[in-house]
Amino acid sequence: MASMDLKVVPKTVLHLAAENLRQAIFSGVFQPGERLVEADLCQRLDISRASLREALRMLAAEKLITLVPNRGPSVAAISWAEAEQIYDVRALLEGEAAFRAATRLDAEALCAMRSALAEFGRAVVRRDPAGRLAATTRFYDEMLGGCDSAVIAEMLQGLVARITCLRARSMQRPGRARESAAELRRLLARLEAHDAPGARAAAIDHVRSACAAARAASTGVLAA
Amino acid sequence: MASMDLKVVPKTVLHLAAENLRQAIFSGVFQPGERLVEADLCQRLDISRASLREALRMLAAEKLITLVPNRGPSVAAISWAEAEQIYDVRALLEGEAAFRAATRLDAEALCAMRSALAEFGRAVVRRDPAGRLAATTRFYDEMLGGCDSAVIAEMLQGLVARITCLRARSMQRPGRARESAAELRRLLARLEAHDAPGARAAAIDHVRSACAAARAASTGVLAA
DNA sequence: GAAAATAAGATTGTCAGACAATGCTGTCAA
DNA sequence: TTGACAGCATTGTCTGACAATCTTATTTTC
Repeated sequence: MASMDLKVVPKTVLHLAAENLRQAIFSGVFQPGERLVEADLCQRLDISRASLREALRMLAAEKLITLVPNRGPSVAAISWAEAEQIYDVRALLEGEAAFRAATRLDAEALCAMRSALAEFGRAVVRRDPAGRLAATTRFYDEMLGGCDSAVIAEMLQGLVARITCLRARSMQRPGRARESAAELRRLLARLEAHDAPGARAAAIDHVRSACAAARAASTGVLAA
Repeated sequence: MASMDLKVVPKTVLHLAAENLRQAIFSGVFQPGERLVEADLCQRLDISRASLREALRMLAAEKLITLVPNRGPSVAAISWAEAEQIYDVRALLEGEAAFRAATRLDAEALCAMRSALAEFGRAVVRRDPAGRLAATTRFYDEMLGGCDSAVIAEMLQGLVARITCLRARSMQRPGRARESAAELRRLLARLEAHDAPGARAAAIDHVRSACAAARAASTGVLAA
């Protein structure tokens, strides 16, 4: 493994709750824009209001929910304009990450990425969304680990989290998954060749393509 | 004014407290790495622990403090490696912001930036750190308003907040303030000429320069 | 009948106090 | 010196409460 992560943060009620809420939002249990009532969530999660509110602050910081004083929390509704801005910044950062990773990734990491990519391919054939997501995550974690910048990695994770729903929807478009796999293969090839500019271009291309797919998949489905 | 900001968020105790703590950290009341004790802060801020903890979650999200379960909060200590990563990403984003702003800023905004820059110059002569900061902020707010991407603006604000201490220290270096003013003048000139690539270059140059100054100003003063 | 005012109910902001779990510090023994 | 242990400090979490604010339904007014 490239980097063993030992910082297992103690499972405090708060973090557990935050994770649950996150999953609930990602998986569409709550609709974008839907208002969340503290008392409700407390019951469902079986935690106190104090803990819940702390968890909500975390999600608000991640922009997964909106927290307006005296009005309470609601699931963040993302506009297409905002989504596009996110894709733009993501292209910029992911391009940079690829550029840096191209000259830093070692054989072991590249191997792990190749295997993640293969896994992605299998998940596509299998029509297994969860598997696809897991594989992509492994692929990217490996690349970000090699780009030697925790700051870039953090920011990208934050951005990607905000468009999880869009990604899921766009991946369902016929052919998109396969296309995506091809793009990632090209990116990996550039990384293996230690071609930094090429890797940047490939990464940007992939994000642009994902953005286009997202736009196509969600026309008229987004918040205003 | 370019864009009047009317979203005056109700002043809840929480936000007040968060703002106070922020200022306290920026102004060095608490040293980097220093542990903060909840009970203490509650007394000083005269708020309940519940509210305090929510405020702390906010600051933790902004990376101004570190929040380790069962160990409590401590003022974030930034390593030089991390600071450098931040400057790198800042260069990337600020360059992009300048690029976009070059073709979007209207005469009014440019005028405001010019005036902010003049104010900066006066503050430099006056040796007024607070004035310098205010002027820079005005200058950047104007540019970010014109770059038409709330996402870029947010991210930059977050990054800049994390290196406030460094910026303050590096600005005290003899000649740095004047140099900085010159760089900003060059940037503004490119913006006024609607020269997008030039603006990007100028913005990146400014950040690089600021980074170098910060490194020089803080060698051996940072956390490991 | 539509708009404005009002009252009732729901929800959030904030506090106080409590207690168990965990972390830290210094003493004592091996 | 190291390790075990006791004792204190601090955090994690809960309960219950109440005022301030928002929402909704009802009533009043034009």
